[in-house]
Amino acid sequence: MSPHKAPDSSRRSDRSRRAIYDAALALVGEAGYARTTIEGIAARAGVGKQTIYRWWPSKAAVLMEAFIDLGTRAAEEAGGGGDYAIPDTGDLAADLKLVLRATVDELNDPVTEAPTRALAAEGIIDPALGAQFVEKLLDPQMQLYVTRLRSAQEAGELRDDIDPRIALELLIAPLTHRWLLRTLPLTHAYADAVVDHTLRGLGSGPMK
Amino acid sequence: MSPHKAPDSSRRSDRSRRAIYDAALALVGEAGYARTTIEGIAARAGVGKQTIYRWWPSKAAVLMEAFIDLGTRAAEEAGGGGDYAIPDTGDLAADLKLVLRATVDELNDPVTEAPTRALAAEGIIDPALGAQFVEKLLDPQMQLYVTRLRSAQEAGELRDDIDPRIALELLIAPLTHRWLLRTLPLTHAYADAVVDHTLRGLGSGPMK
Amino acid sequence: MSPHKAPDSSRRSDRSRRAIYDAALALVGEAGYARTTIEGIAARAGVGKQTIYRWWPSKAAVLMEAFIDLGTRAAEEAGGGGDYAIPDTGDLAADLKLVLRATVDELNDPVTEAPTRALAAEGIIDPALGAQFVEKLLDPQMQLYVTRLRSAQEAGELRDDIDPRIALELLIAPLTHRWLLRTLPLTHAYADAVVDHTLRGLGSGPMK
Amino acid sequence: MSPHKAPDSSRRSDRSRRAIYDAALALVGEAGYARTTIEGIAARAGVGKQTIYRWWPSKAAVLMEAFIDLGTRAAEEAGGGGDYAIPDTGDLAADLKLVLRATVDELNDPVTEAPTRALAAEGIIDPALGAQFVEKLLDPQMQLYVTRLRSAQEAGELRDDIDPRIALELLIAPLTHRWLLRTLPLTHAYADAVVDHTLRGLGSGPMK
DNA sequence: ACATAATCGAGACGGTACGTCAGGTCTTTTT
DNA sequence: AAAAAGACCTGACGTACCGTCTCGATTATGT
Repeated sequence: MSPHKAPDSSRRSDRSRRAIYDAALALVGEAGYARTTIEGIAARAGVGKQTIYRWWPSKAAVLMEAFIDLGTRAAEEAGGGGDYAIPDTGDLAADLKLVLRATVDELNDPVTEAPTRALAAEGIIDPALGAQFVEKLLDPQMQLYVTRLRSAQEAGELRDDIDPRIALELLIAPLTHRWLLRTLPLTHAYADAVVDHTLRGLGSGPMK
Repeated sequence: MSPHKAPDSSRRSDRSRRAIYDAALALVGEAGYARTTIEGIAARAGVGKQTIYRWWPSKAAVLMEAFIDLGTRAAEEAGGGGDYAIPDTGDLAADLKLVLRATVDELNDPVTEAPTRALAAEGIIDPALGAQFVEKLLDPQMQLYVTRLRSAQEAGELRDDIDPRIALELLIAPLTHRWLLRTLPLTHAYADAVVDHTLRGLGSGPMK
Repeated sequence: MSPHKAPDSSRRSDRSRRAIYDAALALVGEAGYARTTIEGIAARAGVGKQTIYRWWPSKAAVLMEAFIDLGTRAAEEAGGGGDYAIPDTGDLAADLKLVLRATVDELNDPVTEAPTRALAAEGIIDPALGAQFVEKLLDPQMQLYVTRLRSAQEAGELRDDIDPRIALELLIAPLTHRWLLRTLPLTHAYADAVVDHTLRGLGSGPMK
Repeated sequence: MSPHKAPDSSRRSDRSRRAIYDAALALVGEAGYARTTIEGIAARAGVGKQTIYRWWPSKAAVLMEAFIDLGTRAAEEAGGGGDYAIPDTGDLAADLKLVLRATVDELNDPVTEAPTRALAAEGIIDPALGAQFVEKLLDPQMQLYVTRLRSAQEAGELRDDIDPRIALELLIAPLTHRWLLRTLPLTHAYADAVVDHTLRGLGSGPMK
């Protein structure tokens, strides 16, 4: 049925795959996503164009994989197989501030900024890519929050009548909002303010 | 200062400008931003390519202006000079729910979705364009919120120790977050939940 | 040495080359040289523009090659490997009239006129192209004359103290002069007159 | 009937006409004919494009007029209204050599070469322009030859049975041939050789 | 160990769009 | 009324990449 023979991935050249990842990330960092071309990646990686077209459907897909691979390798280097989790010291506000500050630092990291923005932008337009972006890069992080928030609910630190996934959005969304729209600088102070205000509530009067 | 001598805008053809706006919006709606080309816009508008290059620096800039113009014209038609403002019934929660629901509807409007996403995506990558996007399209809306929130502070509905601009972000960011990332459906119920949780606070215990 | 890396001519598509020749000659014949464009040739040949730019430096170069190829193919078809030569009947005047009349017919041929004029004109302005024009299209013909004239010198039909190349110019130049400048019609009678006058001399008295 | 209003030439600006001539000649000299544009001429002359389009049908026509004007002005400066004529010393060969050498020098003059070649080339392709070229620039010169040759016939220096116009072509064509085709250098020696050989004849035997 | 088949590097190919240049027409303002 | 200025539509320029395709020249098993 399919006109395309599926390539045999067991024969795939690892050298080429790696070289393509490196070239893609380097070019996006140097020239920006728009000025990065498949032809350029191939040339830089010392690879035939077809080798890229054989394994990826689009420039965005290449960059996505390269970026995920980057994260995976970084994780392997740092923690030798360790899991990440949000600390649970019993003080929810303090724990959240810690991770949100880390998120702020990550978003402000000039090295990862270009590819992250490129992928986010592409994902906004292309739903399939966006889903992949969320699934591969965002969800794992999100899950950590959900876990911590659920434990907070059990400890009575967090209202029972709230879906942890919504709570999580209320905390994270303001940060991504500032980062994406560049309305105001994204600082640790802002992260702290978000945690405080969100937990405490904006309303002044007593609300049940 | 500029290497290019600025064209004389007093001689500019209004017919062409309008036709370019229309063509740009139509094409983005029909084929998507990526498949919309300057050449295509020119052809559809019955205009020379140079007329586009003379007045705009990029495809995104054309679309941006077209979109702003669309909003302006729509506003002129609807309210004959009327100002928009968030209602102030004395019930802050209800008022906010009203406008956030309207925002939800606007974001879900299939007509404006394609160009809005395109501009947002482009703005994420290009800071200059992003600034324009924020300034021309977002800020006016934002200002309405700030006004209403400040009045709420005066009325004792809102804590005094909070910057209205931050409050505004806590309310709006979750909506744009869902819209951009398509994590979960963007509904009126969600808008209501955001208002309730944000005003009331996530924390269960008493906080100073 | 060259800033452009030379393409690999062993991978060159013969189908495209032929199609380009045909399209170029057809368009020059139909619309004239000035109205013939590279874009038009590519479209007519069903070929990408880049395929032309890859192998030729200019429109004139394309036409030149197409024209040379035309001659080559015509020659191959006609005489299956035969050499052309000016006949040597012993009567120099008669032999020259024969070939000059043939030249007249060739110049008057409406099929080849447009491209020939175009190439001549281009060669007048561009020395490199002119050299190619002379070398590829004129010199072979000229050489035939030189051979015949030298044999005439040996046979005592032609003065010894004259360079055959100059003699050749005296015979041919008047024809090309009329053809290029269109001063007066180019006829067999004129060819005959040129031969007679040139051989006999214009002077009436005896000259040393 | 005519859709174009004929412009009123009595109101024509002489300043502009002159400036256009100067600009055209300068640009052709500096950049070559192909790289000279109407827009460029207008800009250099400080003139609106329409002023050129109003009075000339083509770039070639502008250059032609400019060139003719150049010749006219040069002539007026040099000989204050004097006629040019080929000297008639009684020695036809010597007289012809004199003028042919002058022609050689003129053709070799680097200042006039670019425009002359440009006009010649254009005239080869465009019959109307070619006719003008011949009529305005060549014929006057030619007429001088015809006069001198006719006088030579009367003096018995030149055969009676030859049309002076043909004789003229036999003398001049070899020079233009070399100049146009750049086959061999165009020298005084060549001019002399042409005169000698043409008058004396190429044939070695006695011909009636 | 070797045949054999897929992958690889390279890059020519038919295309599309780019951003620029100039052509020739038209309109506005100045002289 | 002609001229300077220059915006406009048109169309070609030469370039950059697209995604497909064909080439040898390596691999990398599976007999």
